[in-house]
Amino acid sequence: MNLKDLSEHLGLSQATVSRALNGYSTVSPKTRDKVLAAAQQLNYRPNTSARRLATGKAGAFGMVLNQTDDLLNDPHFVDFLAGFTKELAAMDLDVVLTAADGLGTYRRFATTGKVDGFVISAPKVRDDRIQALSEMNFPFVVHGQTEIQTPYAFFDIANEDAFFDATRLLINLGHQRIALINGQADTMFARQRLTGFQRALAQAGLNCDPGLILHGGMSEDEGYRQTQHLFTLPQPPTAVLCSSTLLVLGLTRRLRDEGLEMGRDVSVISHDDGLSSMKTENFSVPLTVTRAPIRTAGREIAKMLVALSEGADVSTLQRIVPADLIVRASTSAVLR
Amino acid sequence: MNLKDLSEHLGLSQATVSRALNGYSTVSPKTRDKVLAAAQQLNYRPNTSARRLATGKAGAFGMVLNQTDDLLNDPHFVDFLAGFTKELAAMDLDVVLTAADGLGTYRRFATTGKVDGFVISAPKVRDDRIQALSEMNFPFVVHGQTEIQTPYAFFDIANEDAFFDATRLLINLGHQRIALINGQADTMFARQRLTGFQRALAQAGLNCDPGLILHGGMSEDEGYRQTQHLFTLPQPPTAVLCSSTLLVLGLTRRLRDEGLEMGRDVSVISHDDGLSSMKTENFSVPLTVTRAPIRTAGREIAKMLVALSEGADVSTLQRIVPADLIVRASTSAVLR
DNA sequence: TTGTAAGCGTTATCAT
DNA sequence: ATGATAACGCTTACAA
Repeated sequence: MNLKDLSEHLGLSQATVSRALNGYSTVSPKTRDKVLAAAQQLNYRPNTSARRLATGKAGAFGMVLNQTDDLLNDPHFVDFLAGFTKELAAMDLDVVLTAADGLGTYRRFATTGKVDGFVISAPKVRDDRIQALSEMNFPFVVHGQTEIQTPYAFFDIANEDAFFDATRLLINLGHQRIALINGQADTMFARQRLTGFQRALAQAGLNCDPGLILHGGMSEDEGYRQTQHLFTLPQPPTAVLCSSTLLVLGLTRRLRDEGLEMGRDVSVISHDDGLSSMKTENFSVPLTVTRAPIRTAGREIAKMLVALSEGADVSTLQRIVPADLIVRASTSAVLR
Repeated sequence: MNLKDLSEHLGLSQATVSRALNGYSTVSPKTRDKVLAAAQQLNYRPNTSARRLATGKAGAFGMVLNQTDDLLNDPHFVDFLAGFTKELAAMDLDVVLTAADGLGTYRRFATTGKVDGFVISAPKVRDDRIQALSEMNFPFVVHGQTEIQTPYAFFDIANEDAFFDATRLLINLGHQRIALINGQADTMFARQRLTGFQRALAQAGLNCDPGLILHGGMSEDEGYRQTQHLFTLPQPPTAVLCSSTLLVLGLTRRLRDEGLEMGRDVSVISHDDGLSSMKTENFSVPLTVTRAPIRTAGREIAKMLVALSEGADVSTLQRIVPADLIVRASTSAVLR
């Protein structure tokens, strides 16, 4: 059942039927109702490829999963995707996923018209995808920011402020040796958080021990290893800042092996993306966190992408939202 | 730059250029090289929608994320997707994602030609998606199985055997009160695992206490709650079987609160999907598991879907792979 | 308000 | 081995 069949069945032209179906005002209410009813009854669905070919729009947004970074290994991704996909599905738009390791895939997807835009996840400090897409003049919105100066659409959380505030809280509790277990050093969010951390130390006149700053992957394992390392130092920290609740899982395990109690012997603050499978308020020692739900990011970025593909100006599509600092039991005054 | 431009540039017909590009044998080597070179140099890419319209194939496979089940909340999903997407990307096929809550989305996607097939995840015991898609005669492969009798393509792990073996191991270690913390009761894998569990108990002549069989979501929280419940029973279990390592996370936390040591006071076995963000061999007490990497499932299902859409017979596309029982430190002889 | 007809960019069928 | 030309199913000027 295609448009031709339907229009013949109705004794109308394809044009009229098409207009009726797409809600054009120039079609009489009477025939529109007739068309809609027939379409419904005969279970007519317009062919997607044909429509795309005619309109020049893909009706889909892309996400390319980089094999080399750990986006694909990251449970956070599921939560992002949940927000992103739901929002687009509500507008009858799809998300298309592919795996790749270079810029080629972006180019191919853009030039073959498979998608109307991309979301760029986990950007590096200087991310070549942004340069490439900008040059191609292809719509994209970045989840995060970079140090690149060309204007682009982005949605980011105030990472620097969040970690500034968190560090300041620890300092106010009397902590002087604070460790930071951060993400990979070349990712922008890790850079931002480090900056916030250092700014707070500097402001308090505290010296920043480079040995207490750790970069790496954000997994349970890694959290365990990093914590083990920190507490074999001659002067271990009295507080730890984590970039991920996944790291906290491993940290918790290691602290227990060390016989240390979180929230008493060691204060801990983590960033919390609000993962649905890991609720920090229910941890045995409820966790003090900087919180910003990643699902929201997915939703907002979907909206921005739609706006962008409809011609909105990039300068109106740059958002930074704050993270909440939620104080719970894992932070306390330093023991003396 | 489209086919017309390219063919004019070359002084050839569109037909010849198209044939050359698609590797048809009927085109002379000389012109084929010329065409390929020009395409490369002028950076020509065929338009996806046009190609799809002409061929009638979508070049993509779909996955619809059900809002009501917890697929979208499940970190396992990321690992599945990693295998699935990578395998398809290697064949230049895409995966398109959408969110929905009913059968309507499947129907719409199938009839509008957005995808060439679906993967059905987390099937229920009697899953209406399978009925619907079968009736539509639309390609799909199920990740798991159901009790539905109509033939369909599926990839599953030997859940029943795995939990039979695991239970048998515990029984051989002298355990008589064994608890099962399972997934939702209406999912097929939970049903299969329960059957394996009960079969092993029956075979050993042990009575099966219904109070030790728990169904629910598979999260850290839930694991904590369920474990708490089990150890407030008048006669708590001496061993616990878990359907997910996520549950074990919460179980571990609760056992610690109870002052019980895993692998000594309580034996634990879990199914392990081989999540990249959670390595059971590195747990503080390395975990005894039934192991079957979910990533492999993603890869295999991708291949099956391609075969299916190319006309392979459903009866040749039904695979059940075993899970390994890997014994580590979390299981030991029962204390007396 | 409706119809005619020209695209959209491919692939596929038939000739040559 | 190559070229015309007709699909593919829809949207959208342009006419009426």
